[in-house]
Amino acid sequence: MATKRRQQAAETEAALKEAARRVFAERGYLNTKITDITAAAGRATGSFYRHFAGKEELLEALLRDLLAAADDEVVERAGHEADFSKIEAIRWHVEAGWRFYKAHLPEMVAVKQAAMLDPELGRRLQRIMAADDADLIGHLDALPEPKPDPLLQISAFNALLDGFAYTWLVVNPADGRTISDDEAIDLLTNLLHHGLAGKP
Amino acid sequence: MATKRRQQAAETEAALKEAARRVFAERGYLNTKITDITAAAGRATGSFYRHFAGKEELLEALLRDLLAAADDEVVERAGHEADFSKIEAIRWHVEAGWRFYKAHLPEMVAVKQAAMLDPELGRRLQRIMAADDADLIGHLDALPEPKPDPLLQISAFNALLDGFAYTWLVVNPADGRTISDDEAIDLLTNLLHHGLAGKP
DNA sequence: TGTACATCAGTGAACGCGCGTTCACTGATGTAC
DNA sequence: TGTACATCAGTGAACGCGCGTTCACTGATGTAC
Repeated sequence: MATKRRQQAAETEAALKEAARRVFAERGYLNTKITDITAAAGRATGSFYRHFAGKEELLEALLRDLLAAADDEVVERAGHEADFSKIEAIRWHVEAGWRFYKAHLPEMVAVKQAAMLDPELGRRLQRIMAADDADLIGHLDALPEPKPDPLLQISAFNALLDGFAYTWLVVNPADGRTISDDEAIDLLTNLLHHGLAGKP
Repeated sequence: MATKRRQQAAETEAALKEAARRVFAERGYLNTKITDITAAAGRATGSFYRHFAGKEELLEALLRDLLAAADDEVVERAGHEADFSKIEAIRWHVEAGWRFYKAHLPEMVAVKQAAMLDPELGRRLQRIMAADDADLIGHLDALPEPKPDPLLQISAFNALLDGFAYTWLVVNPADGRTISDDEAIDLLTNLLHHGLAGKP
């Protein structure tokens, strides 16, 4: 059994990933050089390529880890109503989204940046992450008539959550301006609750 | 009078700007090389640096042009109500924002990308563009109690408009999925009208 | 108006820096007998 | 268990590509007299 070698390799790979998250959070994905990651992980430059073909592949690995972790949290997911005419259902999703974004900032920012530079990669990444869009769509059935295209509603939901989170968790904090989780969740919940249910 | 020389220089500068807009729209700001711009403008590489110190400065020049053009359109701006409890006022702003975004896609995308890579530049650019945030804030006075922080409301407004426009004018069209202006404006107007005015 | 010189926009080959990627080497771990 | 050989993770200097930036040069435009 070649166990010790494998273990060492696994440790290095984990160290590289963890270092990458830190460095991505500090200076963003696009501004991060391979050597920044290896240096932060305390390894030599060449070591990187034994584990990843490049920065993109590392990002995809990080996303797979992230989704695996998210699946573990799915246990508690059952506890929400599937009806977006009820404010509790909205709040549940807003809160879940907000906390997810906050807990995985490095990945979220990295994905956003990577998608900008390479639309093809962006589509691939989005496909990985968009598992719960289907869930969301189902929640719209109970909304009053007339119902707009659910796809549009969902993309508005996502655009708002995504943009607002990016503004208040990345951009503004760098400028010293912050917001409490409750403030953010309340505002978004309220906006979406009335906005989605309101008749034209 | 050194008029012919100046005129030629002005023409080249204009050609470079116009070429930059085209190329930015095609492959994005970050993916654009200096030589892409000069080639598209039909000039030699070195010509670029007679007019701009670099890509960033060109972008700032484009933004100044854009704002000058926007100021010209301000004439008709008088024709809207300053009260966000009225749906017409919301619609006016949504429509203005949507059409602006659409008319100036290259600049909008470029700003988004540039801001991601260089937060400092991002803040500078945002300061240039955020002239009408003050206008928006004034519109919130008439909303029913309790009023959340207007700054938060505005940033939600902007996040939604910005994110939705980016999704449906840049990302999805590349994938063949489009949306009509009316659909977009209706959806956003309705969402914001009820969302902003709705009591918790 | 004409001539000689100065200026300046434009040119594109050459330079050089930054950084991703490679590769010969080391030493520890694993395997064969 | 011991020895000789094989494998493989890790190392970091060196390589080389891409691209931003420079610069000596050209020819047209402007100025002086």
